[in-house]
Amino acid sequence: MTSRPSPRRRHDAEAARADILAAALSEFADYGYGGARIDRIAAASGMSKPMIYSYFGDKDDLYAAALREAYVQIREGERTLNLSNLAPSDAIRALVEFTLDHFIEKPWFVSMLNTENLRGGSTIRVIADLTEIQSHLVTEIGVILDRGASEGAFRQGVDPVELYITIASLCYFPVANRHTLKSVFGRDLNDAAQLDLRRGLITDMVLAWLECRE
Amino acid sequence: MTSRPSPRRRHDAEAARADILAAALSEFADYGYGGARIDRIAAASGMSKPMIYSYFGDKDDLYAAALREAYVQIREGERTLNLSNLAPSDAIRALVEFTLDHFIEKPWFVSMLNTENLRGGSTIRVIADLTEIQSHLVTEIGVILDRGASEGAFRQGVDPVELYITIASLCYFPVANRHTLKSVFGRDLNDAAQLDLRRGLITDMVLAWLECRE
Amino acid sequence: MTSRPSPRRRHDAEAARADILAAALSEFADYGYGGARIDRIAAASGMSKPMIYSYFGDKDDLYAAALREAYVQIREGERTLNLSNLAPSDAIRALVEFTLDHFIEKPWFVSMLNTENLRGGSTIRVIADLTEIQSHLVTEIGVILDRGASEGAFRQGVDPVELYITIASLCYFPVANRHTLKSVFGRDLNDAAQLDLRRGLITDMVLAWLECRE
Amino acid sequence: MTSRPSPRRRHDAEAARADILAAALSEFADYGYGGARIDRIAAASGMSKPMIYSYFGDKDDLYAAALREAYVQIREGERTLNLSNLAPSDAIRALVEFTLDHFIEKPWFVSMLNTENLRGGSTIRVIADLTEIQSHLVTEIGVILDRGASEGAFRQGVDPVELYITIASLCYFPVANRHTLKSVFGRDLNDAAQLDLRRGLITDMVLAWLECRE
DNA sequence: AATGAATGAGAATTCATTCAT
DNA sequence: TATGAATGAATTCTCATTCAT
Repeated sequence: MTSRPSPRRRHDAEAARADILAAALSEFADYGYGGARIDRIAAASGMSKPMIYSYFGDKDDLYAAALREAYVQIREGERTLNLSNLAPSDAIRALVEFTLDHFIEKPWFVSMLNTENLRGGSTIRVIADLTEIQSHLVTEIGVILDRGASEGAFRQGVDPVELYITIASLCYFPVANRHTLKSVFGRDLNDAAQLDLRRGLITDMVLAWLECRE
Repeated sequence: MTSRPSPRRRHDAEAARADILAAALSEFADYGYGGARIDRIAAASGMSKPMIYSYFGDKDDLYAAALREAYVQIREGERTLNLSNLAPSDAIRALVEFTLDHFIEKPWFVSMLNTENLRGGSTIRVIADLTEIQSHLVTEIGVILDRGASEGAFRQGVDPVELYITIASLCYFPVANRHTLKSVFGRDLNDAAQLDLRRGLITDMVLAWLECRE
Repeated sequence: MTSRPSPRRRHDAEAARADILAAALSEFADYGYGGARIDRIAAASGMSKPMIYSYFGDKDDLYAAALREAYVQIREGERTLNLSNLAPSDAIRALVEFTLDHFIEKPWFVSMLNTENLRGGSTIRVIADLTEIQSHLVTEIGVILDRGASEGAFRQGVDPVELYITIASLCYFPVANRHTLKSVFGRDLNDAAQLDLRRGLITDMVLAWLECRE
Repeated sequence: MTSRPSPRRRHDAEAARADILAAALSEFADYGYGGARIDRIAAASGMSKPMIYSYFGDKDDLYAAALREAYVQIREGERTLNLSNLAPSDAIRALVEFTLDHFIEKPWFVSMLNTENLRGGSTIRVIADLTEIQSHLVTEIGVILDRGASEGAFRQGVDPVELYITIASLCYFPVANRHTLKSVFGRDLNDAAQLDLRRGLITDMVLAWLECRE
């Protein structure tokens, strides 16, 4: 009997971890923590359940890894924007558009925030290095605001964190609540026209707020 | 030992329903759908599990009732604002402040939105009378916008639904994500000063956007 | 406030018992002992559950009463046949036809036998007076057999109980198993032609067996 | 203390299925569908409840498998009779005796028929391949009848299905109703003499009916 | 006497987690 | 290392039965 090549060999450990993580992210995002099933993660990632436990620990640990991954992805995306190379208002526009688009295209980020806050943030408090992941973003926004202020485009004294929270607020709600908004108000972000409208509205609003003080 | 009042007759049917609903709202908000436990709802409401089933049907039905209740509460709050009696910008200010405060003080509303959207909105689609519950609010905002426009305070052509979504966006995010925001950016809406800051920021931003077009 | 006449007054105790018994018979026959629901019996009989308990005792007692009622009904039917007035072979024919028709028209008898035997006969052992209910039937069949034998129509020495069991066997199976017979062999006693066929077959067979010994 | 053999590996999958099926057949036969307990099936088969669910699905599915198994067993028994090798009347005699003995020795077949018909035959309608399981039997009986007719032993034109229903009728009733028969008429098939009597009676009756038409 | 309201004791079913190989 | 097989510990939901009025 010839030993058939183990299908697991296809993966080195790193790839296996990545597959599991992707499946877990999607599962937790789709079903929430309580609704997520290890079985489905195993099936989706092509790994056996014991492998998942051996790579990540228990369900909580896997969830923590997935949450961290969601943050890593969005911060990586923000980094590739190279905001520092743009004119201040273009940078802001780019950040707004990236944020909205990322929320829409990678819906697991929004869902994971949803889930984690439902759980009272008990997990994120424990992911030690997250603040570090963020700091680059805050710094970069700070630089843009300073530059904008010194060029006279923006008003003085805007806090980068407050600005980011504001942008995130405007982008997050229509995505996070797209199902209820559709049912209750009939608005649907899947409709391209409505999405464009909202994108424009948000950008205008943020820029107006940054500038609008003569 | 005083004979404790019989747990059965303590409730008339209406009060029993209300107690169960309150407990369910809190439970679903705290744990999400999957994490909610009928046992805990029974304990918190002082009813036995079978009574809950007899009053509301199964877990899904109870969840639907709780979700509906969350909407009813916020719409009732909005109604008592009597926005129509206020000057347009005061009305907007009042609506913003009410919205933010309601989100903070009745955190189950935000959590229920969270939960329902995690579930893909399958329940809200089925709550037949919700649109009706909303329509009053939209109408009232429309009246204010019209009045503001005709008085020259606001610009023309603002869609009441878009305005409401914008306000809700700005109020929702910092509350819904208060745990992650605290961990990631160190911002904490429980801190009264930060709350005031945000309340001011949101009001300014909304009014600026309504007015700011010379 | 005028006291409306209690709807229960409609029933004197005897009628109430009868209503409950009829509903119980139908329920146990339709669902078996384990599947029967006191709730449904209450609804079908128009009585409250506590009334049922007060009239009959617990589920077991009610079941025993229903089982007894099923036997009483069939024995009453047999009595009204007045077999003694008929010629022997006519009497047998009448008994066969009555038995088959009763099984078909009062399906609860067959179902109750089914159910009771599934339960190991634990209840019928306890219904004290049943043998008495039967004895009339056996005696009457004995008389017919004797008369038939002395007239030369039947052979000697047929045991009335064995004859009754034989007739019941032939009538019972196609009714008791009508659902499986339909699925497995495509035979359906609801079809009048097939019913007539079987009725004729059974009568022929029984009479042939009683006579056929030259 | 000797290390007991691990309960898990005791079974290979095939044996585990068989053990569960045997336990389920016995449980459903003894208690009916509603009275059957998964707990008891688990205990009797030496498997844990979750294993049962994993092998068979839910209670309905397990019941369907048990019902099917009951049919498979009796048809297998009939096949090993090799009726085709026997003289026509010997073949009929063998079929009658096998049927009665099978009903007595494998009481779950009768009970399962009982149960399934109580349930309205909803399950058997769904067991797709059952008709196929039967067809061999009907064909074989048809061959015997034809042979018997051409040899002059039997009369012409007997429908094999009707014959089988007749035989089954005569064998089924005394077994299916053994508890009520014992209580009501004092007849007990466990008594060997009474069993022999009945066996003889049934065989005589069937053969008389097949032949008796000069 | 009559019943709406209440529940204890279970039933089926699920799922994170761990063996045994 | 890798996994098919196994299960303890819940969890939802039900139902015969009994109060309290």
